[in-house]
Amino acid sequence: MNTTPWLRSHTCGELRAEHVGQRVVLNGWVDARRNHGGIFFVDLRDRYGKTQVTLSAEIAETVRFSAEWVLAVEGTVVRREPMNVNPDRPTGEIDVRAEKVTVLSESRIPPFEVLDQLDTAVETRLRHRYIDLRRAPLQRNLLHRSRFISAMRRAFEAQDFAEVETPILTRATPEGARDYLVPSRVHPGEFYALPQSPQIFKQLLMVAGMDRYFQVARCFRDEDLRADRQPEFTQLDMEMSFVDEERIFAVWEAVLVRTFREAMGVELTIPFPRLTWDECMDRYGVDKPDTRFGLELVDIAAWAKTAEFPVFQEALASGGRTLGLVVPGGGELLSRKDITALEELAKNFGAKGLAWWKASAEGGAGPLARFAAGTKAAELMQVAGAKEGDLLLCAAGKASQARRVLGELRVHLGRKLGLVKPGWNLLWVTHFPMFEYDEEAGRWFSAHHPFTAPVGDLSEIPADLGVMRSRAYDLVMNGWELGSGSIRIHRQDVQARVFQLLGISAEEQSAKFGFLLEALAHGAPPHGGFAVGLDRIVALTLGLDSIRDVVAFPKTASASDLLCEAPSKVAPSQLAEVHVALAGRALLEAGKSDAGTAAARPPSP
RNA sequence: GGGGACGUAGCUCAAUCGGUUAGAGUACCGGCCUGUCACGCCGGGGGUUGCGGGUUCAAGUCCCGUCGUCCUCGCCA
Repeated sequence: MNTTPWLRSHTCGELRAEHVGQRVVLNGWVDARRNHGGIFFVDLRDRYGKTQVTLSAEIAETVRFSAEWVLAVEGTVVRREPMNVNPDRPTGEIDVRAEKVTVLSESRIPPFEVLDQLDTAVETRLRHRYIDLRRAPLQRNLLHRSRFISAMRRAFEAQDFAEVETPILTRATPEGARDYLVPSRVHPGEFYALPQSPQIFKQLLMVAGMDRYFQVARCFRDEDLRADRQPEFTQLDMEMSFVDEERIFAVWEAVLVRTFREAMGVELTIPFPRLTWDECMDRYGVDKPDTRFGLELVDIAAWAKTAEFPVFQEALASGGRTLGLVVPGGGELLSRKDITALEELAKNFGAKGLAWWKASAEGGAGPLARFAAGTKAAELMQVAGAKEGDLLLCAAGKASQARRVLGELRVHLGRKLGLVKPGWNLLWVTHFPMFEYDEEAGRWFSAHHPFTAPVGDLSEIPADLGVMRSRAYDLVMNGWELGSGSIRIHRQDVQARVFQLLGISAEEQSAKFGFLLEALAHGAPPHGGFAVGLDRIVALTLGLDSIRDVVAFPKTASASDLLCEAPSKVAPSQLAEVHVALAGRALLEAGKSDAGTAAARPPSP
């Protein structure tokens, strides 16, 4: 027996011709209304779809409702006349002829319309996110995300991985991103930090013999945001013992094949290509190449070393590189204005300028033309692999700089010229540099993190730490970094040596990482792991540029939550409880708002 | 932290060189209409031009500051 008479018998997405004649109850939101006097149409919407409800004039008189009100409609499924069928909707062959309409909930006039195509400002949409999320595209995004994560869980479980939760309140990390801090009430003057990732805990789980761990883990980093970065984000994190790189790649390839198949019906080809970091940088200029198109970088040093172009000569003399990018047919395809825009783009990425040449045996055109006269023209075309009419873009300078500029131009041109072929191009980038030099700090830092194992043993340390390679790897898809990981250091002596190379003293080591070093001294298995940015992979597989569209309640570029207005000021008593006092700008702001409250208060009698 | 764009009705936008009562579409409300499906037609209500200050006879428009949103460089082991 149905004791609640208005409860739905079907959803708004499931009624078909086969249901004709049945008495049904639908629950949902009022979408569009069309009043024709003698007959009244309402589209009733829920997560599953929209169904057209018809109200006779008599029934319509018994009830009043407006956009986004929540209704229960009791009625009969009727077949539409052939001429009235709406082929654009799954429910378009039927109507529900209402016999009784109950208002379950009223609604204010909505701040914006619930339309699939909407051009309302992000700010307004975030402020009323619960309305925005009613829209079919966002519901589709969240459902896709749910299916995606669910398939990944099944894939890990099928390979004996155990899901383990790790703390959200943890210890501040000395290196890496800025931490979000949480003051302790019980320990005056001390703070927890929110985890940037479960890195250390998952290594401890390996020492603990968990063998295969995974987790859908929330991570927090207090850094400036972008369309593809939120202050809190989700990783599919994993770690496993007694492995090398290939074992880990094999696990992830199996996981991703299954996930793409179950969540998207896409068959991925495995194994994914492997590319060392050095080869990747040589060919694409970036460590996350979009391999859906060619346009690879070329080295033009063979030409430049005898060309009388001072900029190139200097670059080569000081150990730098002279690199080029050949745009096939670019001499025709790209206007002078386009090239000016490319020059601007190059400057944006730190280039002093952009040398270019419209390739021609006759000498061509552009800033490089006067250095490519006579036999030097044919020579340059040969060295760069350019044909008559191609456009050659060149950058010279430090390897990192020249690569970056051309790498960014490559991606820009690939899109602009429509060279990007549709598809899911996944690849592993391996052998990252072990260390990076920070000019400002004047010291070496770990390129990945300080627990990453080096390639080879540490019996010989090169004079230039920059040439050392690590067992870190990234997974890249269509020009996005999906995730990263590494084989870890599992020997205490190796870990201590790496800390030493980083200039971290023995005292500092034990103060900051003592517990990890101690764990490594208690029988740590060789282990390694990987983590994928879930927000990114979900956004990417939906063809979206912004991860905001796959996060239910995202924050703005200034890390504000416009819906609940976080962060917010708290009462002085609450601050006192956690032993925190405001200082600097925060104190001034608080003073201003106090003064404001005092002024607004009525004068005391 | 730096650079750029934007902020006018609930929403999306317009408003000439600084000049009369700040307009349109849509949403909302009322009326008409029995087959629409973003229905149509007629009518109506709706404004602190983000906020504060300045210049001017006069500011949505010009200047300064500030707040917010978006993009971007730095940053994000």
